[in-house]
Parts: sequence; structure tokens; C-alpha cells
Amino acid sequence: MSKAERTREKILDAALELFREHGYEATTMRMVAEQAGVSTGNAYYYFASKDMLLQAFYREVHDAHVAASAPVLRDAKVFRDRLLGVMLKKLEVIEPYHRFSALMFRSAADPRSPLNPFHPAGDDIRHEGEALFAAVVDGARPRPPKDLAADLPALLWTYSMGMVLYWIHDHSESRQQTRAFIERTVDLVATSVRLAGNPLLRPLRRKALALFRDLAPQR
Amino acid sequence: MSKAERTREKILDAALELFREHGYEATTMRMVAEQAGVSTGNAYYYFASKDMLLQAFYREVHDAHVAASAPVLRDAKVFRDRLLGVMLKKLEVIEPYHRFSALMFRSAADPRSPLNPFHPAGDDIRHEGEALFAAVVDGARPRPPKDLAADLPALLWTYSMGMVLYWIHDHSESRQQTRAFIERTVDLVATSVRLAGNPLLRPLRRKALALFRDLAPQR
DNA sequence: CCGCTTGTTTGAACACGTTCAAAACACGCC
DNA sequence: GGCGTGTTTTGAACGTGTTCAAACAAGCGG
Repeated sequence: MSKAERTREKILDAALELFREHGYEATTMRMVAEQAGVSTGNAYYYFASKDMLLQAFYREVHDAHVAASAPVLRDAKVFRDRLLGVMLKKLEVIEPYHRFSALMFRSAADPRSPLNPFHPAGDDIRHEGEALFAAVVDGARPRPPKDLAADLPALLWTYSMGMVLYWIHDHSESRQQTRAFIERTVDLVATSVRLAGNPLLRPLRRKALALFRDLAPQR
Repeated sequence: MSKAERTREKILDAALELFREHGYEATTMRMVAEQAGVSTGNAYYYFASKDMLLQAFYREVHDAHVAASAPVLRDAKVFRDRLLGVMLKKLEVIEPYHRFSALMFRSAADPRSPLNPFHPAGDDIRHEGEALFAAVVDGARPRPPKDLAADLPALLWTYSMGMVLYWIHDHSESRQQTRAFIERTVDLVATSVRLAGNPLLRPLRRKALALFRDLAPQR
């Protein structure tokens, strides 16, 4: 591990600790630098901006989520159970960061943020997210309709972002509201996926899917 | 018109002009003050923050949209046509501000922003938006199912926010993409509303509506 | 050991949004 | 006109994220 890598690590660790303790806004770059035993300029040598520190955090959370989801994806067979399990794991993983994750999601709506679902530069982060939901879909028995299955990962990822948005504003005791949100919306999603196979709904489903494909910007 | 009101106006005008010309970020409070022929501190006497100037702008845009929608709501009868007309008017009204509206929407996802749909303090702005869509629904013949009609305004307002989000990232020639987005999603929405009356879909519809009501934070 | 290049690190400086004590003003009242 | 009180207005000052020229360190070929 080179000196540079160690310095980078020191800065990131300091930042995450301070974020957890004081929240994102209240943590200044000078604080981060001091905690890491480094100059402010040096922090900028490794992270182009304060937001980049946030992104590094996002990566860590995602990895933790993937790891936590592994058992669910191994054991659960039915689509609904797989989705429910993965969503609840996400909730678990992000819970410790409730205080400051708000800011992370704020940036997700910013056109210039790579976290933004519409942003071309944020491909890796989004793709990794979609990959997880692809695993949810792929392992599900019975299989959802094929055309739907193709777009389902992207749709589910968007859905999970919606869950996070809800969670951010949830100040209920031990986040019951979000738990309820997940349980009920997962059922709704699962029902929709099941119903989407119905012939009566074929035109609507095809319209919706075509729309999603045609209009999705840069993919 | 008192002196204070004139000063306030001067500052707001200066801000909107500079926003249009240079965008939101590039416009500094010092520039606004100078353009208005006033001190920086004075700008803060009338507007608590730079964001508040943005909100004032938002109000102006909304008023313009309501005015532009009036003929549509007078003439069109079918739900689909009313919705389509109002959405296209919105597109027209916001078009001149494409360069800097991105920032406005970014703040809409910020939990602390009153523009945020989940935020309790942003009630007036949201309610005014919903009121417009209530007019879209109320005047429609044939009428949509009653229980759906109750929640439609809120749903449609959320939908229109989605359109704006899409528009922000649309850099196509004369915003064709967003135009296509509107035309196709309006059809999709109209179809969904029509289908929602079908008995087969009643359980799903009731589930979805109950969810929307139960989980909508602070309303 | 010396120069050279390349990769790190520093800390002062910049422009920004925002605050605040104090100054300037407006206006009713004696 | 002068006083007093509340409203406007000022501009210096604060702390922020960020930049940058310059200093330093680390390897490397001679």
C-alpha cells in the first residue's frame, strides 16, 4: 500500500467519521483535513470536491448492500420475496446514515451529479445498482414475462431510489413508515408484474415499455 | 406602492434578469445587489436567502402557467386533451428558463427545500400546483371514477414534476424529446385512468390509492 | 552524490453566501 | 423645527468550498 493510497484512505476515513457524527453540511473540508492530519489543499488533491467524498461513501454503502443481499438471493425463490428481502436489506444498510443521507439524495436530482439517474457520467454507479436488481429478477421462479424482465432491473432501481427518497423524510420511530412503504409497495410491484402478463393489459404494458425504452436518455 | 415594495421589486427583477442571462449558480448575490443599485445586505433584508429569490421566480412561472392554461381548460372537454394542453403549456412557459431551471429542480429534491413535494413547509406552492390539475380533472367529461378523481390532482402534479425533471436533461433540438415524452405519457396516463375503471383492476387500483393516501407524509 | 522528473503537500488567497452592528432615513408628535 | 421610534440600508466581517503557485519528497539515471 503506497503512501498516496494511505493518505487517500486517511482522508476518506476522516470524512466518513465526521459525516456520521455531524452530518454532511456541518462537516467542513478544514475539519476533514485536520482530522486526517493533512492540509486542506491535500484533501483536494485526492478528492476533487466535497461531493466526491460523498460518492466514495455511496460506493461503500452499495458494496455493503450487495453483500447483505447475497443470502436473500440465494434462498428466496419467489419474485416478491426476493425483492422484499433486498429492499429491507437496503433499509438496514443505510439506516446508520439517516442523518446525513438526505444530502446525498439531494445531489441525485442535480443534473450535474453522477448519482442522477438521467446523467450519462453516472453510468457505473447506476449500472451496479441495476445489476443487483437484475439478480433479483433473474433468479425468480416463476419468471416474469420476458420483455418486461429486460427492463425490470432499471425500473426496480428507480423504484429503490424512490424508497430512499421516502426514507429520507421519514422521522417515525425506528423508521416504521418506510418499512410499511416497502412492504406495501413491494406487494404492489409484484402484483403489477404478475398482472402485466394478462392479455387485457398487453397494449398498456407494451406502450409503457416502449416509452421507457425510447425516452430513456443516453443508455 | 411604498418605497420598500419598490426596492423589493428592483431586487427581484435584477435577480430574474441575471438568472436568465447567466444562470443561477453564476449569478452572485453581489451581482444582484449591484444590478439593483443596492447593497448586498439590503438584498438579504428582503430575501432571506438566494433560494428565496428562486422561489419568487417559481411563483411567477406558476402564475404564467395558470394564465396560459385558462383557454385550454375552457375549450377542451376530454380528460386526455385537457391534460395534454396543460402539460404543453407548461413546457412553453418554462422553456425560456431551460438554462437555469436545473438548479431549481435540484433543490426540489432537497428535504429542506419548500419545493420538495414531501416537505411540510412547501404546502402553498404544492397546493397551487395541485389546484391546477384539480381543474383539469374536474372539468373533464366523461368524469373519471370518483375515488380516483380525489387523488388524481396530487398524482398529476407529481407527474408534471417528473416531466420537468426529464425536460431539464433534454438537450434535443427545440426540446422535441420532452414534447414526445409529454405526448406519449399523457396517452399512457389517460389510458391508465380509463382502464382503472375496469372491474378486473379494482383490487390493484384500491391498493395503490390506499397506499398513496396512507403513506403520503404530512398532508 | 548530483541533477531531473514526477508525484505529493502546503497554506495563503479567492469568491461566494450570509450576518450584523451601526448608520441613515421616514414620519408622526410636540 | 426638533425629538423619538421604527423601518431601511449599508458595508465590513465571518466561515465556507475551492484554487494555485510554490515548496517538498521520492525515486532514478548518470
